Amino acid sequence: MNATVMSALAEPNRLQMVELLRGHPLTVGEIARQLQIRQPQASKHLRVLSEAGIVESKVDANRRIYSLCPAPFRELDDWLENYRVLWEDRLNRLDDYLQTLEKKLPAEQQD
Amino acid sequence: MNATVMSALAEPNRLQMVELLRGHPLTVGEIARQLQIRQPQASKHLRVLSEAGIVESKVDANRRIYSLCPAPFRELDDWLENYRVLWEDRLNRLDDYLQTLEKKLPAEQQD
DNA sequence: CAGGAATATTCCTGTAAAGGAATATTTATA
DNA sequence: TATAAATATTCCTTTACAGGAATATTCCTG
Repeated sequence: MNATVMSALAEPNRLQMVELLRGHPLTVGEIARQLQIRQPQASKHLRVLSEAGIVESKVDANRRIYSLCPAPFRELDDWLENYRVLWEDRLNRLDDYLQTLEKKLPAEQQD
Repeated sequence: MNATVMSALAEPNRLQMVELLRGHPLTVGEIARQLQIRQPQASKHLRVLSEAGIVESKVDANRRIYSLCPAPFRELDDWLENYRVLWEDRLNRLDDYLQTLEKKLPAEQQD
């Protein structure tokens, strides 16, 4: 997994931007307005998102329309695949059981 | 989605720790050794992971055994659910198609 | 073509966080 | 009980980054 993507999403405003763009592409000004931040900050955050490959922009005359790129989300999903075993798999419970057992044994098995 | 989790995973060493712990629980010393970092730094990073709820520790006498907590990964997975449409769904192509159409129309539909 | 709108960029400042070194704390062990 | 091992914590320094303000740039419109 790419730490850059995580880093880009670690900033609350940027995370909000992503959630905002989930609906549909948006203009810088519109993003700034909805997030209640100033335009320069919005541009800067969008730059970070863009450099992380999370977002791309399309020029529309005066405006830039930003939209989400699928790739990093797919990668995140692929990465998470390796961790699904943590909550989906039954082996967890077995593991927990064995560890609990280990804790108990020394006291019960005092021969 | 929680920016704190993202923030915790944004640091390369911590991301590596998580990937390391995916295999099985580990000791602080063992983690430090495998990541080739000093013990105090390992402890500090584990603290951050712990406070983000990504990791938990079990006391074993002299040692602390760290293991992954399922919750944040599940939450991440749930969050991603909303974005799967970005690459899985056919609506994307429809959306692209409509936008392409919009671009073309002004020229073709000159009535 | 002048003015204004939309956006990006630069400079400055404050703050958070990472790493290093030293040390405190707990526990096993000789 | 003194010592060593494993870990956490503290203090210090450096660096990265976020926000503010100002400004440059591009493009539309009257």
